[in-house]
Amino acid sequence: MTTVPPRRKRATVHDVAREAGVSRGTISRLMTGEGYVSAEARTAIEAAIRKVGYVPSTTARNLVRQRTSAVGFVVHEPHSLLLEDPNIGEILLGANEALSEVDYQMVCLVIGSARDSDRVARYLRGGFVDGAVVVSARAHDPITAVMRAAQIPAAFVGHPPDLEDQSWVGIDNVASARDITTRLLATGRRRVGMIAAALDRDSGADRLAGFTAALGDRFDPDLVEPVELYSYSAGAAAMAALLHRAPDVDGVFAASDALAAGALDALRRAGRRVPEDVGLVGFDDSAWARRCTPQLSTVRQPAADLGAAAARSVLAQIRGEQTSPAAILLETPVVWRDSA
Amino acid sequence: MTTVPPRRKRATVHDVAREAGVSRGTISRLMTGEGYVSAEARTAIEAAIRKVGYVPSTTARNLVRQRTSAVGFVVHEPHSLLLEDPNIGEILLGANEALSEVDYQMVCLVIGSARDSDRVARYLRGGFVDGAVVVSARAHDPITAVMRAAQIPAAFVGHPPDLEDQSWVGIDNVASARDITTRLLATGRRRVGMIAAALDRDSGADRLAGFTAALGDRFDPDLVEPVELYSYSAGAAAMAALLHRAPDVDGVFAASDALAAGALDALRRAGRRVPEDVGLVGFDDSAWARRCTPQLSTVRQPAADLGAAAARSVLAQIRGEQTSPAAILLETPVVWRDSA
DNA sequence: TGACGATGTGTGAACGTGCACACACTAGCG
DNA sequence: CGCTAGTGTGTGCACGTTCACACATCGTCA
Repeated sequence: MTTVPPRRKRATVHDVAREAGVSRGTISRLMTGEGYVSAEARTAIEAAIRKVGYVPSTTARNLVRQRTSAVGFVVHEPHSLLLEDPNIGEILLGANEALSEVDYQMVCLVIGSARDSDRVARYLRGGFVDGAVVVSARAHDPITAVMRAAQIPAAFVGHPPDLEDQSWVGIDNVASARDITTRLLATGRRRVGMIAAALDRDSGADRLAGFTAALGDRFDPDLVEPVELYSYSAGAAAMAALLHRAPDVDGVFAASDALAAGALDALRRAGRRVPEDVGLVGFDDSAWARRCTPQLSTVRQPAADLGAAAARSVLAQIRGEQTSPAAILLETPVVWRDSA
Repeated sequence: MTTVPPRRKRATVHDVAREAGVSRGTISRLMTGEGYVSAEARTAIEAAIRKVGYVPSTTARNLVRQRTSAVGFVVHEPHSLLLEDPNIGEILLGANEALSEVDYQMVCLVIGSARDSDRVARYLRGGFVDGAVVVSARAHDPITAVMRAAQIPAAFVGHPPDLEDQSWVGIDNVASARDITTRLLATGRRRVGMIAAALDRDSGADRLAGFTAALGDRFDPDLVEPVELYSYSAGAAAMAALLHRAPDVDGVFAASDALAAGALDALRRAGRRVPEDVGLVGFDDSAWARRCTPQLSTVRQPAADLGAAAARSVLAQIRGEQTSPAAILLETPVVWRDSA
């Protein structure tokens, strides 16, 4: 570590007190809005604040108050996914909105590597934030252990299997996947496959389970193509592989819109018409869905609402209103468009 | 404001001192790694830390050290753009990487509304961060004034015209736009138009200037279609408008890949082949460029490097190594693919 | 022997707030 | 006049660190 010079001297409450001819306490009462302050004192202090350019030190305030009015937003994703997954952006904005309403600051923490993980863990336990919203944690994630050990109020978006004692918000992936698959089958498809992804996460595994349930005894494991990431390129590759293995496939459920967009491209290259030859449905109702030609039939995932709900859960825990872990499931309507 | 109960009592350095039978000072020396600590003291303290579960209070440390080892990452974008623009994600990751290297924490601040703007300004001046990277600030942005007034070390990615006294990193938009337009003209196009965007920002205005310069006296203002945002849908709409006004257009420079992707879609709907009937080039070399069919010829914008360079500039200012504002321009090679 | 550097440790004073408490003044009321 | 409630203000302490300084011990060398 190189040495770092201290910052320029800031005006403190003492400077304001001297300037305005009052005591620190009166200024504190004015700033917090609690207690009595006379009109003269108020105007004198306000003038003094402007004159010396006083800004309260959040650090000092946090130290004495033992809280920060800040909530962490922890994104745990391989880099490529953060960029490809439109949900995270919306979840972030939804959480930010909910926190702003009660004047909390959202602090976004990105974990890309193991070193990032340590640093973020230190940050979370260092008292920098009062709580945290965690998105896309994986099973046995070290961050999860940190949150638990430090007893930091937290809400997860989606829940890995080892998270029974933490609050989380999510959608019913099994039911959603079952519903849209059923709807796809209703268009008369006979050989329906799936591009499954991220099977080490609840979202991935549950969507596959829902798909399997909808098909019943028509389920054929050969028609399931698993991939690692919810990405466009993975979708294209998977669709090509699926076509190669089962040329007679006439319906596909892709576990995300990005996957579906990639699959659509692969189908077009292979000369298949959508929806005439192959019916294709996605998941998320992200910008991808409307951007494709034809537009994708998909499941609407209320990403912004998920972020907001998680944030509100964290706030409730901070206030001590919510003591035991809660699970919140949001609605996921099917959006039927032109791709099936 | 509702009242908030204080957090669970944390172990302090005093608890460790009592447990290990040493003084606060020795512990401080061990934690900071400066000064002499005997082997016995070290092991005793380490055992005590584990026993009482001690985590240093970042808040207290920040208060006494007068700095936070955190740098803000300010994103000032309408919501839709944050989601559509792939550059911001890469800039963010690049900055995060550079900061992690020297153990700084990046704090991501999203400004969506005027209220957000106030809150973020309070946050920045509250001593929560030692400096800030600001992306996509607009001209006369209130945040700019705040940074200047509070003398917060800052680096901007791209520079609005009213930013002479601040450091920034960017690319030479004029030269880049000129280069790719020249390259497009070299394919023999005679009626070349442009989809211009965000003309209130330097990036937008400069790309138009470069385009104009490349065309010289062949420039026809009728072939320029200005739009508000760098978005897919804006690109599609603009291309449709351009085709309507000038059906003989045979070359188009779109000011971003997202715009180009939208334009490609509009061209396809209009029955134009790319690149046979119309040559199309974009800007950014983002994921869009490779995702399109045909893949886009474009200008490679080193987004991650921009973020890293901005972060390093902020760090240099914090350390006092860089006292006067600096402008850094990064290279932007033309990437030639199939769309022209 | 005494001075001195190297090694190791303890202590008090900040850092800039918020909060509890003590205190001062006024008006109203019996 | 004494008591109380309402209004307004000042002061000391706490929050949990880091840092400068004082001090202690030991070995070495003039």
